[in-house]
Amino acid sequence: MANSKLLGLHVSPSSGTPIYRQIMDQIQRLVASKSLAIGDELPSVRILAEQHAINPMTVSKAYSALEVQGVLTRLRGKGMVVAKNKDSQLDLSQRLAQLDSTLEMLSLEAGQLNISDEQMMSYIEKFLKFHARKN
Amino acid sequence: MANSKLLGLHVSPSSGTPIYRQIMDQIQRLVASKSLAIGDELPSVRILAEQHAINPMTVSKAYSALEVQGVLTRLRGKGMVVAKNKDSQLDLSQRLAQLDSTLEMLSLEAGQLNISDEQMMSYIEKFLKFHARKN
DNA sequence: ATTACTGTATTAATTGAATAATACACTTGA
DNA sequence: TCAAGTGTATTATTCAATTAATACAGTAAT
Repeated sequence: MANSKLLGLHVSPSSGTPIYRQIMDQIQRLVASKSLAIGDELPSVRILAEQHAINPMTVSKAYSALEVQGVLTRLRGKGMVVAKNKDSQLDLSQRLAQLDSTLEMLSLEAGQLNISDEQMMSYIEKFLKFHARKN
Repeated sequence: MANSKLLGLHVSPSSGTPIYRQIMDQIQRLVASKSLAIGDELPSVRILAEQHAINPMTVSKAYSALEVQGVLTRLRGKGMVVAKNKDSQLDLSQRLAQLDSTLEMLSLEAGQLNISDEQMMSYIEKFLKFHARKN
């Protein structure tokens, strides 16, 4: 379609987590934060596949699963749009909770590396300052 | 063997990352932080496999790879011990750097969830306070 | 010597994920 | 009407990871 936002997805085939899951998770987050609003069109499976050098069917698998979850709606012959479903839009506390699994991982790693919470906090601060994004 | 520390490894078959890699990564961290000292014995492949309901060959694959990397040494007929190799022992700044890939992931997720650095920092603080470990 | 441990080599089978190449039904603008 | 665009079903193939069931050579204590 003509109008579809640049999603800026990060897809890494060697990352361990399946590609279709990476796509699902990231689109879900963009919808949760309303970076993708209800009705917004998504890039076609072929476009997205070419952008990330992956197979269109892999993108389709992600889109289909998101449709089952009620996050996307399929418009036959047109494409996928963000579903009219406010359950997919999360408030701040719900979105923060989505960081938990990664924080569990971070905490496990730090523990095994014998890094204290204080040392970790100050390092994260430095890290974020260096990898600054625009808020 | 009789003497082998409880490693407290966290193995999740459904985690996406291969089981043998999960084991490798965690043992490498324990050695880096000297939680496992040079000469320390590791649990036998059969014991570790039973503890986590996985296959002994999967553990063996992790051990072999760590031997190739110089982290472990195989004592034939006895078992695996931490190799006499100070390169595996990392100072604090090197250990902190090992958190980078998980921090990249955290930062990506937060960005897509439209969570600011400040909001994330204060949430992490709460999270760590709640999931307190002993430092 | 026997027993009970080590790690590992081997072979076979299974599973999940991804790719590739078509094909089809649908929509829409020219 | 036609051409170009949607997502998807289908079939076959490839690949990595894991499991399973043995088997073997080495060590060490009884």
